[in-house]
Amino acid sequence: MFELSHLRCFVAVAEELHFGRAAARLNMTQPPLSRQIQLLEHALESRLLERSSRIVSLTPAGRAFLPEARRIVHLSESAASWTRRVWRGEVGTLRLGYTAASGYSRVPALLALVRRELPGLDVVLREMVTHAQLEELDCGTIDAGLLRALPPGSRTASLPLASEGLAVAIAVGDPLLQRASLSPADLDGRDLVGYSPNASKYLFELTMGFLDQSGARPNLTQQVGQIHTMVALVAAGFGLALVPESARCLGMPGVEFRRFETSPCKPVELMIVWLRGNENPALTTFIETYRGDQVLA
Amino acid sequence: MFELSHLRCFVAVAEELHFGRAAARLNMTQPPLSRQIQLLEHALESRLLERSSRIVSLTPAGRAFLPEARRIVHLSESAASWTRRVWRGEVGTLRLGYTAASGYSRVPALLALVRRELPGLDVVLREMVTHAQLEELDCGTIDAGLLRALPPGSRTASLPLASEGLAVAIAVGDPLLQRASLSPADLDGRDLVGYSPNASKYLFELTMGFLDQSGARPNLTQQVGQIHTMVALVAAGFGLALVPESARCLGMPGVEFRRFETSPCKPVELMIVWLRGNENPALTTFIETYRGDQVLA
DNA sequence: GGCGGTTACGTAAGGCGTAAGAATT
DNA sequence: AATTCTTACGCCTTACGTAACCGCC
Repeated sequence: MFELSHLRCFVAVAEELHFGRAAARLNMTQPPLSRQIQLLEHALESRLLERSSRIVSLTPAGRAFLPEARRIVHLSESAASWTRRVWRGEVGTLRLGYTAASGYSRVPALLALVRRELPGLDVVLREMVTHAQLEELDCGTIDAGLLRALPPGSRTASLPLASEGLAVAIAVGDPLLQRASLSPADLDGRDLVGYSPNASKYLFELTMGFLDQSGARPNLTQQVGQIHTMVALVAAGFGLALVPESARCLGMPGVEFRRFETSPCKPVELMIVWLRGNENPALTTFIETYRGDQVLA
Repeated sequence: MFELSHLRCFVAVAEELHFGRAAARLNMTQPPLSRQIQLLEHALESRLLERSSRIVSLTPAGRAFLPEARRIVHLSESAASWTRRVWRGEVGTLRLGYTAASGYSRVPALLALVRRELPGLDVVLREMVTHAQLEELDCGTIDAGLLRALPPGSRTASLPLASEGLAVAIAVGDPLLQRASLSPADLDGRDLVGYSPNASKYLFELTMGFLDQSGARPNLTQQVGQIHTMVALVAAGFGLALVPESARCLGMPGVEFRRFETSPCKPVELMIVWLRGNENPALTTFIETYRGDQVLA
């Protein structure tokens, strides 16, 4: 069977209609070029070129084969360059898991970054709770997750995505909103919507730690897993809530947010997490681009 | 740069996901297959396969390259078989010149033959007068012509296409049509539409020869170049005409045809003519198919 | 006689197969 | 220990370049 090099030889001769010039274009001498054409003709059981001593012309079979040969050569070159770009991570697919909370805070900025710096990347977004993201990271269904709790073990790597303070979500009309400044003690005796220790382990532990440390004594009521649910409960009059500041972005009517004047609380972290073993080049370029952008910002 | 053999190796390994089985499929041993894949990866500056000692899997770059590799291999195979068929003359283009006269007598049968026996052949038909056909044969613009006069010289070859007698075209109402049998002497003194010695040299000479030989003495009037013009003139009352029998096929109203009872006239020949040097395989298969069909008929 | 394609031949590169190696289960 | 991919090495095919050849303007 013939090879791509034969096709390149044939295309050159067919275009030049002159073995000498074609050979020069191919950076070789005429004799081996003649031989390559003969081998190609033998492989195709067809005469492609008519050589009448002074003039070279295409036979009907050669005319039929030429556009095919061109297409094959061109296709192989474009396939090669495309594959190189996939390997370098310039084009490809990045499957990203994200929590509902990150959806309204950081995801839009990340997508904008990808669109600006890595326009060849397709980002497939899937909203998932943290533990689902960890599972899918593990089995390779997503390339990276946006989550709060860094899982144990060294199989994962991570990069900080956001760090924010805790705010108090307060229903409009609540006299607390009239206060000039807020302190943890202001929560004493008030209803406080709490986090589920299962579905929202990170925020559960962080808020509980904050309450312990600050000595506030609110009256814990519901246990919910997602921040937008929590803010909705505040709007519905179920009490106050401790939420990351970015909850403002939800724009929930009937709820306002206040920070503590002197806040000893740990910041709420959000990070990009991925498996170290993940060989998707799109992930690597994404991470590097994000890291580079962070340095600049 | 990589070659088609590398692509075949890669496709086999990517489909089997096992070097040993892929090598067996390719009728080779594993080690050179490994090496070919490495060379391909080197040429593409990309890792296409992940070999984790017990399991072989595609990288994103490999997944991107696989369909391209398949396409290229498939294209090269189909291009090869297509070219072989063009070379054998099973597919291709046959440019055929024909005279108006052959258009209503033999061309339909020829086209039917091609459609039946050589369905891959495109026949490009062009109606042309004889001398134009000879010119275009010479410069290669048509592959074969259907004409009456065999040109001199050995650069052409030919095959008989039709051989028919002369008939007399007679306008309806002419008392000649009442006669039981017709002899050349019946033309004596009658108007006869004649052929142009330039535009229709062959029929001019043939009919003149016939008149000389038979001793008929008609009154020659017009000189026309084409048979349908001639028959139209007969219908319009310009006299009688000597035409090939196939002129009946014209179905011109107001004209009927009669043969001579005892006709010493030479048959009117129609032949397929082509240049011996013509290398269009479509012409060769066409001629051979026609010749074979003639033997059968 | 010169231009242009082909054939002949020596050298070098590359592919294949066998054998040995390395890594994982 | 067995399976599977990789490396090492010898052999052979094949491509290249130089030189000689043939055919035609």
